[in-house]
Amino acid sequence: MEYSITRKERDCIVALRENSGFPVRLFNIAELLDIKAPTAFELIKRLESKNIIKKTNGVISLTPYGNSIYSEIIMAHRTLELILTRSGVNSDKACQQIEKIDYLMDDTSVQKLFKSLGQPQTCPHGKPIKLN
Amino acid sequence: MEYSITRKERDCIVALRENSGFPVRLFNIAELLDIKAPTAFELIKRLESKNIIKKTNGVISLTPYGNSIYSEIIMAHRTLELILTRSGVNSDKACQQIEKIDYLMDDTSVQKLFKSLGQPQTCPHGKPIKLN
DNA sequence: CATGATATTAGTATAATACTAAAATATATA
DNA sequence: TATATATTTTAGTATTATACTAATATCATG
Repeated sequence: MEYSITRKERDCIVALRENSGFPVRLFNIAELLDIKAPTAFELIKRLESKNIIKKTNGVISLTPYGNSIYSEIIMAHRTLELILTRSGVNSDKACQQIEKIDYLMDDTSVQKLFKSLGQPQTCPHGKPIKLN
Repeated sequence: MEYSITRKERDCIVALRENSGFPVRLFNIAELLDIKAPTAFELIKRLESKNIIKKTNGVISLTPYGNSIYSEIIMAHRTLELILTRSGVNSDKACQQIEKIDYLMDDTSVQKLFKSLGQPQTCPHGKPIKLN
């Protein structure tokens, strides 16, 4: 898929998808990411120009491209998380650690990693690893 | 050890240590990192102010603190590299992939990872994993 | 001491992050 | 509908990391 995003962009993508239970607006993102509205505005503008999110009547959502990026991030996240927790790293710690790097991983490598783990169905929290 | 560095700082630390066969000066770093002298100058200034490197008559070297950071980076690098290559990722690819994240890893997690791999003596390239 | 090598300063630029204050726009309610 | 409230956007500023060119300074050596 070949994407290149920043840490805050990653957090925004994840927040959007993990709060899809309600219509997410700019001020929600500001709250969720703990930043002020103008900062959120900038971030959103950047993600829009990259075609990762779109705004419809002020409601922000991931584009198909954005969703595919989310899937890769979360696949990387859970795969790595599993490796760390299996090694004895506490799961909160693992999560904290992994969110610093999950969006930097190459998908091909993650896929191989995933296969070598025996294609587990769930991560340590019980959430499905494979999405889409 | 708790360090926080940037990607270019990481590259500089690694380059310094991996070219310790000769006295490394500013212009060597510029060459090694493929940046112009003034950019190298800035980078070096920053690393000096963080107490990671020191300059003695124009010759740049890692401080003890810098060396300890290098050890953690390389420990993380080789451990992760081993995990990737064992999963079937080509070793050049693995290296490329891992240098994007090795300096972001928490040492405690890396230690656990390392132990769970059976404390291997060498990485895929045959270099020792444990330093110091 | 002059020349060439090396380092430094000055000035500029960009991207990502972040803020405050103010203005504009939308929405809701009296 | 008018006003109040909520939300978004603009304008202006700041910081950190990265990077450059051009110019100047410093150092070492022949």
